[in-house]
Amino acid sequence: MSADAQAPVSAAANDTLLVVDGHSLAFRAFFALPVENFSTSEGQATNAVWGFASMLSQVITAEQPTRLGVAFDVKGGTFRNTMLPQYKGTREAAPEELLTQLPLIQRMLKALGVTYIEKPGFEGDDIIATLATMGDKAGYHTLVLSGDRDAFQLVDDNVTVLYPGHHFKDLKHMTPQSIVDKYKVTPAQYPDLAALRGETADNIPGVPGVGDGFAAKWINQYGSLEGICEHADEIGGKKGEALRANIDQVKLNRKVNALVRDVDLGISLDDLGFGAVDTKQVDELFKELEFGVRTKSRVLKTFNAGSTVATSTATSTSTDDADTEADDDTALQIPDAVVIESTQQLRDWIAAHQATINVPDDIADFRASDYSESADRSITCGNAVAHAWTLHAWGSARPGRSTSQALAIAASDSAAIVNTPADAALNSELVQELQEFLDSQHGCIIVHGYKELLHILKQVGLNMDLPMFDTKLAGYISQPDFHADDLQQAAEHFLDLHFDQAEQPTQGTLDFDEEQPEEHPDEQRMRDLAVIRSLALTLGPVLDSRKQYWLMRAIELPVSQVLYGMEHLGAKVDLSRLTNMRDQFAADARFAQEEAWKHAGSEINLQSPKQLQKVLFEDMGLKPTKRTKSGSYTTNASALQDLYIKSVDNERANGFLGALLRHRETNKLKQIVQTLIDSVNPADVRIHTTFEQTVAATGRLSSVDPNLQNIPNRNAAGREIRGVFVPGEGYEALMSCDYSQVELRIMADLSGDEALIEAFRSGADFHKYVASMVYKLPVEQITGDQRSHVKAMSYGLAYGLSTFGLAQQLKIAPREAEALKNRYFDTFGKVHDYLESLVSSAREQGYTETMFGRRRYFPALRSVNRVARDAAERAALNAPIQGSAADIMKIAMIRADQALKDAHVRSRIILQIHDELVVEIAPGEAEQVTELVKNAMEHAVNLAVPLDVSCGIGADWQLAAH
DNA sequence: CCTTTGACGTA
DNA sequence: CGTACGTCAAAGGG
Repeated sequence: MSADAQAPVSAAANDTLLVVDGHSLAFRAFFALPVENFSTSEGQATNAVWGFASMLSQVITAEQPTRLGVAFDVKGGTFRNTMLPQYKGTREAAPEELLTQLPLIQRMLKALGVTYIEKPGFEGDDIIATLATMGDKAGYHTLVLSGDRDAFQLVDDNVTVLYPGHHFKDLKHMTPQSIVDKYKVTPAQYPDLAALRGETADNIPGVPGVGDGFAAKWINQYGSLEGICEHADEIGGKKGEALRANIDQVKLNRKVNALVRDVDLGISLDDLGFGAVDTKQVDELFKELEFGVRTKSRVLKTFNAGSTVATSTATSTSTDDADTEADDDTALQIPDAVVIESTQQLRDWIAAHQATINVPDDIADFRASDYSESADRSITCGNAVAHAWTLHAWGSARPGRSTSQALAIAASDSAAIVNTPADAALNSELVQELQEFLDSQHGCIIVHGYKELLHILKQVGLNMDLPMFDTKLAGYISQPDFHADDLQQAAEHFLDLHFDQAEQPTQGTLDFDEEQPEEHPDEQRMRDLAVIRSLALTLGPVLDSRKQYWLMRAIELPVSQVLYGMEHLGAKVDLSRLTNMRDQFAADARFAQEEAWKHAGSEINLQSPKQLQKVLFEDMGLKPTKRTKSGSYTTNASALQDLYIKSVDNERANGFLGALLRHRETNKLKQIVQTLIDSVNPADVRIHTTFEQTVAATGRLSSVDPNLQNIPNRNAAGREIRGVFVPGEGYEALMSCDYSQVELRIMADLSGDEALIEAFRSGADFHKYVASMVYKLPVEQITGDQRSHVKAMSYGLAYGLSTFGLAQQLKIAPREAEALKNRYFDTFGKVHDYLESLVSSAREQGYTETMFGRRRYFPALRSVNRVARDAAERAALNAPIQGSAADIMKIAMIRADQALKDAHVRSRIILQIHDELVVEIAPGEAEQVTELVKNAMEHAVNLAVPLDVSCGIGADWQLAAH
């Protein structure tokens, strides 16, 4: 069947056909993107695949084609090779790393529901020419995406070639006019020009010395290549000679570069609809290729969007499964919006919908008072999620400067919206009505992000006790390794919902993001509510089935409440001390820099690893030690220290390294202090961090904006910074309480190792005691080295430390480290068995569990990649230990906070640093509060060993150390 | 402008 | 070749 014989399909005037030159695009992508930045942990290159997907998505988004086809060359020669044996010789030599990606690209296209075409004996170019011709005739606006200039001959009023420019991603739209502008010949004449000039990329020689300019000049003079050949004798000069000498080559070139426009492809344009995305296949492939969620979601969005276009315009055979359209399970039930203008209206709305709410009292009223092992942790939420209110607020949840735009309460099919504009004071009666609602109903409410909600509610003067369900926390509990940045991502991930481009909110509007004072249409808010409800309906059963509802209700939700308070309060700092400190560190850094420059002989940027590498390893010729993961030589502190010691007899290098090390340290401190200064809220001179409760995969908290969990503490100079944290007005001191060796105590408890348990129960210097057991020596005979070696071993245990790592850290021979490890495990055999059992049970079950049922899944344990698998084993070993410690601290925080409230003292918790709590102490409360907090921490759980908490009080955080 | 990298701070 | 984080400045693509 020829293109001419093809039954003409009439296309709507605005229908667009996109034809892609698969090989050319893959080539371009491969050479444009650095392969070392795009490869999987197993070493499979993915740059061409990624670039292909990215480019194709970009074009589809920009051009909105209704038909799409991708053409590929097929192995084995074509008629062109017979004519021109060296044809595309350079392409055959394509790097292995590219060739292995072609099947992946085709797999991806298949998964995305895109048709790709190969035809033995023909090149992709011919397929493209045929498709373009078919499209042209059928009335499509046709786009040809190709980096091969041969495609220019296809250009006409309906056919545009998209040709990548110097930057892979910027495409030039080659129209008849732009061809003429660039080459001074028409698209139809272009092959003549190319034949004269040749094509280096395809290994085709032209006339030596003749480029685009001369070729065009001749073509315009004689009309065509044919005309030129007829008058070849009349052309003078060196170039005329060259033409005559190579005329046969040119004629051959012209035969070869003519594209075949009537290949029998056995398909019609109607077969080129797209949009039937096989999400599962895409998931699988992208996971294999280790593409990020953002790549995936962008690609899926693009190609799913294609479906709506394609199915609406085509009568094509789209009887596919429900992949493309959200089916009934996941379809959102969007409530009707009722905008509340008066208190009475709110009262009426609540009364009208109250009957649909049905949460059993034991769930609504649940509040853990017992965290002991004997507590009943089997509570489930069951059907209650289906019969609860949904509450959400829009605004910024930034601690200390939150804002509120609106809040809404939803029943299943209707939602009451209360606008809470910043500039207008809210009707106090209405606020009171809302508060009454929250007071009586909080246990029957589903929210997404309780802690953030509290910040926004606070703006309106509202407070809310523990809700029944938090979908943000639930998502975290069910999959702690997944992190959704906003509600939309959570919906995509957990509900498999994808939103159209049009419906897609601008970044951040779905979550409590700031800097978006823009109005939210009620429609979008209704959708947010529906998403939250839907998430609860999905995640409730997941938590129930894993017996994790208790974890959310008894630990995470109460912790959210405590954290809200800490964030809202913030930590008071001494601003002048901060700025003095900054200036001092800055001066020290500048001094070190001057000295380093003096030795280096040039003013290099000491903060640039790249420049340092050049100076150290090239100019000074020092011998590099370790490499970074990307292959360059590391300039990190331990490497510099190494070089410093080894360079004693090299005056210049030694001086430089010393100054560099000092610059590193002081400059880092300067930077930390500056960040703190920048974070101070001027209104109260306090720093309000945000504790992220759903980020760390083990169950720990993290701290951002600024991070107050990494304030220096290891050396004296850095520790000074802690001194800027002081009690606020009306308070007299700060108290710091921390757990000693929690993780080791947890290991003792969970392993049941009698020797380790005894070590803790003895109450002696723990590490010394353990050393005496390991070395079988009396405690008095233990040397400092022995103690510190054993200490490092103990701490390394929970990280899956290797003997190599231990040796390196202790600067001892690997054999010695091995011996130490053996002795250690001889002494604490059950610890060894326990750690092994953690990994093997993770391998069996697929996950590990903390003392309180927090899970973490480890798919990589089954990886064929040894490095990935080993890393997963170490993480699996660590997760239940670090995670149980996190659980314990969370319980301690809840208990301490409650104890302070119950005692009606003004002292309050302001910071948590994983195993430490910082409390702001009110005058006269020191003794009582120490007792309360210490007790809360020590008795958070009951282990086989005591939990030891040490507390200190001082005029600032540094002085509170103990 | 945004993302990635290297370095480094904490538990 | 030790887990879990967050942040900065530089560098690179855009």
